[in-house]
Amino acid sequence: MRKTRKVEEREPRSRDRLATERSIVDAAKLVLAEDGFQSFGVNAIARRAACDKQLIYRYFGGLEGLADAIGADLALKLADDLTPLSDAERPTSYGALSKILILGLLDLLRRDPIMQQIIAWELAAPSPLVSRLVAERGKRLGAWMHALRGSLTPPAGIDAPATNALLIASTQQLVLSASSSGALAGMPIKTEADWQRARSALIALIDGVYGAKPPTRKQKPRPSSMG
Amino acid sequence: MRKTRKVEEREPRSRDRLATERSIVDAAKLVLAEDGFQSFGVNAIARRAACDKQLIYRYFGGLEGLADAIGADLALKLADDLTPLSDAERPTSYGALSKILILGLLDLLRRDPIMQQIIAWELAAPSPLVSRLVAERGKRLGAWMHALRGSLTPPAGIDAPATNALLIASTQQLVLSASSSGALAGMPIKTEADWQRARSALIALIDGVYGAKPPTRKQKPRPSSMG
DNA sequence: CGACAAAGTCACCGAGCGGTGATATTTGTG
DNA sequence: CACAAATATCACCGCTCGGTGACTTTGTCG
Repeated sequence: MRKTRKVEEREPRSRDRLATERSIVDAAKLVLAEDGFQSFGVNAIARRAACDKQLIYRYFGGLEGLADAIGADLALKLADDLTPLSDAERPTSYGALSKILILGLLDLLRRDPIMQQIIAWELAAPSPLVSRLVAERGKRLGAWMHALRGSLTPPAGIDAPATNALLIASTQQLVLSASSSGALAGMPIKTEADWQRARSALIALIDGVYGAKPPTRKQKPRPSSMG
Repeated sequence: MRKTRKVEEREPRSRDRLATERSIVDAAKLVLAEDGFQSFGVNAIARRAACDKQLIYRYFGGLEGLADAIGADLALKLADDLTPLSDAERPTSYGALSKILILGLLDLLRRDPIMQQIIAWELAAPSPLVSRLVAERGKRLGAWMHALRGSLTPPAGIDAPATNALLIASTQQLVLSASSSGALAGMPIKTEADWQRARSALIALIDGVYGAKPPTRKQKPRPSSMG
């Protein structure tokens, strides 16, 4: 006496392994982006992919393998986003280079909830699982930066790697804080105006440390407004 | 017939409510500092406090109430750490002030794994629970900064709140990255030398944006090509 | 057709979680 | 002493989690 199991005419999975694998990877990315790394587990992912969790084990060997697949997937997408600059927009000073790097990273990160989650994950709960996700990214970003740099050298007496690391740090924290609480150390980061303000401050930081470019007095920075 | 339950002569709790409450709060802080916010739950805390989780509900009304108690506890400790400066060490320029603030925050945060966890928690999983922990801290820090500032004003044309927010951001990310992975954007942060390096870069950032103070010469700060 | 493998599904396990009602034990007070 | 209040512990519930073995369905090939 077995159950008929046909009371509901659920659309069956297409019995196409590649398609199923892709849907699992997509579901995993969705879970990560929308529910956070705390929900990143076989149950939640299988639920989102509308398939049995057993398939995750069968096709990817578990969460670790799935993380590898996602990592590869993300690396592909990153390679697209990191288009090299045309010769016309090539920076002519180290400060300008740093500005392009940092602001580019800021925009990239703002648009990428998955990366935000991965960074938060790494900060909050370092684990072999998240390391698998990070591995490729570092190489890609490093190569991109290196290619952009060309033969530009930082001003003498400046520890460029450390300085850039700090600039990247503030950028990351800025984006993460904006996503999580919409504010950073009392400064609201919600509207586009807020972002412009943060951006200006970031530029001032870079200019200050790498040597300012006189901006020809276009407009005065307005420090006031909300707060 | 009741169970004897005396096979093991476990030291009974002292039946001193205040002492028990304190031990629970201490256990909770320990869990947070050592196991991270992911483990911050009634079971783990009760286990660490060697008491029944029921007491957490009875004495604090659940995790929320316990979080409030911890928040108050942390605020007390913070008040101790944030001693006002003597007149001799009062900064005479806004840049010097910012330096004291940021570097002070850096040292404070480095020594405080609980604060690190709370910040990471807020970034990774904003929840009413963690907000309770953060509430007091902001007020205390803000008051301290305000008191330090006195009548100093930032250089014209600089959005000081935004700039300070970015500096705080890089500081936080620096400490969190060091704790979690021991590196930040390729720069290792493990040895004391690593920290000194990061510190110097941070100082250069501050000097750059607020106008460097030449150590010997007395000269109007010029934000241009300062190395 | 029948055999077989691949694809997908189901049912279950042990563990840990947050939460609660009932019970046991000590302590202070008359 | 008796007794009630305070203190602490136990036993259990429902749930979700990661993980696994056994099953059914489907397509392919001889």
